[in-house]
Amino acid sequence: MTATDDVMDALVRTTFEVAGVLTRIGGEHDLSLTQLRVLGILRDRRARVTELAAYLGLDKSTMSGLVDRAERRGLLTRGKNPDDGRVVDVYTTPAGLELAQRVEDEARRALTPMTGRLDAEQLDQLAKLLELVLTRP
Amino acid sequence: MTATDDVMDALVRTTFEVAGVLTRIGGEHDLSLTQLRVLGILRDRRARVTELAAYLGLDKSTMSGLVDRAERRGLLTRGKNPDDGRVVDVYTTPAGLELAQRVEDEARRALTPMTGRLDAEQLDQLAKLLELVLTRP
DNA sequence: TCGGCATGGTTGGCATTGCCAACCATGCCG
DNA sequence: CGGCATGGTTGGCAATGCCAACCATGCCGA
Repeated sequence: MTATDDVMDALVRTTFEVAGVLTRIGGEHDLSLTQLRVLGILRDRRARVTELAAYLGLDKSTMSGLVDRAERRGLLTRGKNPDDGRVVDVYTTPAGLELAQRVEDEARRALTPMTGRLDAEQLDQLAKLLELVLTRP
Repeated sequence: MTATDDVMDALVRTTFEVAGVLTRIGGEHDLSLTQLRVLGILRDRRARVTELAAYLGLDKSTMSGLVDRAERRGLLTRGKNPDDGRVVDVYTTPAGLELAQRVEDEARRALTPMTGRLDAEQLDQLAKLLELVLTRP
């Protein structure tokens, strides 16, 4: 078992742990992990359907359905793009934004036990190391 | 933005990144993330249906269905527990074990780009920090 | 000993997620 | 203007996941 293997195991276990927390918190607001991500992306900016699908690695038809249901729930809105008539822009409603904010707050609180046992220096270290891990080649 | 917030953001992004890789690798073998986890658990030991469900945070009926399909595919087998007639033990078949091993190998290879830019000391550091994160209170 | 409760699984019904193929509308360009 | 490319939607399908209802087994206590 190499050091790399150890890290990968820890990464995978952490992944399931964090995903579990997010799934639980999302579920309490009837949001799947994917809906959570969509809402998170649209918190800052609007995006077109295909863009969202590509970003999450999903088929565009899947994203169309996700937007459908979120729109029916009043969380998102579809809008025509003035520059290109084929494009459908998606953006959050105030209700969607508010829900995204609340879920994010709860998620941070729910994740606190995981980071809680790290001191300031360890937090910095971990953030830096994860940034390295996330850096695309 | 506090140091804790930074770490949480990095953790969440890492989670989606790793989950994406695992989903892709699993998908290449027609395995969902959940099936992957079940197979992973049963790599070492056998387990009862409810135990698996509890471990993954799923309803027992969901697990029953998962086992159904995996059994139909020849990856798992159900067995009666000699000590308790109500219990159904689940364990892998040789084919399931072999598939689990192959997927694990591929997953390690696919995750290499993420850990690749860390030197030996950083790998150790990251492993230790993630272990801290994973430690249950 | 037996009647009731608890535990472990399965089943059926439902909504969601996700894929693919087919399709429509718009835009681009020779 | 006639194709081709691009962006979305639709319909059909399988898998995931929940809940409620159910069956079988085990465990007691009266």
